[in-house]
Amino acid sequence: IYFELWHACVGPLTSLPKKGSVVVYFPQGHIEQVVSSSSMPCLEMPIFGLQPQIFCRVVNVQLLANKENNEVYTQVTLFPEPELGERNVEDTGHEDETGEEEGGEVSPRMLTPHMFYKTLTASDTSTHGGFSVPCRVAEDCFPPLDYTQERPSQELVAKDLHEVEWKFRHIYRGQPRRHLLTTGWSIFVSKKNLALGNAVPFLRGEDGEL
Amino acid sequence: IYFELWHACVGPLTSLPKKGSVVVYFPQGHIEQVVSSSSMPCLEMPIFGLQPQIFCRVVNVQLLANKENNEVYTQVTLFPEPELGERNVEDTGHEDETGEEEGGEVSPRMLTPHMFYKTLTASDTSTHGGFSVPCRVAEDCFPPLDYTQERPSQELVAKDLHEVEWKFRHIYRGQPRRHLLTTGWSIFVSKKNLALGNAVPFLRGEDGEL
DNA sequence: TTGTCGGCCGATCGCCGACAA
DNA sequence: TTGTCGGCGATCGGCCGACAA
Repeated sequence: IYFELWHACVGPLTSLPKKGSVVVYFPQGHIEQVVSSSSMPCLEMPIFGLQPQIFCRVVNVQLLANKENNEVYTQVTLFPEPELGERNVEDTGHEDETGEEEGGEVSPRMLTPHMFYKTLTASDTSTHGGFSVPCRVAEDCFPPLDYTQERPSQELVAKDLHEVEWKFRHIYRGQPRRHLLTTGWSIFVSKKNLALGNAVPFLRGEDGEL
Repeated sequence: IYFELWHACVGPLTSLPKKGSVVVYFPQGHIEQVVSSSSMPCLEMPIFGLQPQIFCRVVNVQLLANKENNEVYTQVTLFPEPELGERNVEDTGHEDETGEEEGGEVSPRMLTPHMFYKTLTASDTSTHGGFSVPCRVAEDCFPPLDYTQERPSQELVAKDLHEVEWKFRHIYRGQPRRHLLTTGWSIFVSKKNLALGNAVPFLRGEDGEL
């Protein structure tokens, strides 16, 4: 489920090169980023005598997340194979896949059938109440409730990108009836620094894991 | 007052080279730090064909503080003057002063007469109450209270390293009498993420600024 | 001198339907 | 279907002196 959750967090527009595929690596763009984010004042940017474009084999792709601010990112390990540069390929940008091989790109869309986003409302992020669960989320992602009861409820346990568990009370109540997350939601909002307009993905694995 | 406050935050063991003094710069140690903190995986560390030791003139020394986590640090600007390397000097480590010149080192001790630390107790950091002010802090750093009153109090305004103002209610009450910071203290604790055991410096400038 | 506690009061949290968009 | 609101208890924050270390 981690793979799908990672893609849910980066959003549907991001695609990644597959392990084993061939990409073009642009060292100058990479060095520019490192120098600008580094505290080291480099008046002249080092080039190391490198080619502006380097054909590489993707040795490894790791999907990672910042422990502190939950930013998602990738670590792509490349191995240079200059002999691949003989063929003419499309210029697709820094660390992007060349499209040279069939199936070189990973499409997360079709792998996430039980995933929905909700953009948080003022009521969702306020301390005054809980979270209004869109019915598609409740029906497709949450375990079914016992609707014979007056106000059916259950405890949900969900894992975030760091495998940390969060508990929520899921209840179906009100007039008209609606799904809500109550106890546990507000501490989740504050710990994750969620604000009005943020999008939160909900995702169920094949084994029912949230 | 900023200079003294910065030194109060780094602690009494830190000393800095003076602007205009001569230091020995060790590029390899610096590069090691930059590479290890950078996200760029460098299998071989670049040396740039530099000497292992470079004699430099200190062009500028800036005392800075991280806006987010309040970590204090220094930006030292060096200008290489290799001809100074002819003389034999003591090896004092990365970016450290050589001791070559009289007065090349800045000693903050004698410049901070009205400064005291307090290590925070459980009561200080708890939400249950305020902050117990050591009497030396109240007498040496705070403006005097009107002790003819039953429970004398005043509002204190103090500035942190970012020139941000914090307001505290300072009161002298209880049996036996003691100085306390009440209103304003708990939000300071939470915003600064203060915890049991952290040390907080209090400092009064010559003009009475806190 | 000062760290911790019980007492106490007010502010906020947080759960609940009632509406209405 | 679901966003916001008024209502109301329960919990917590935060000021006070009493004690004792």
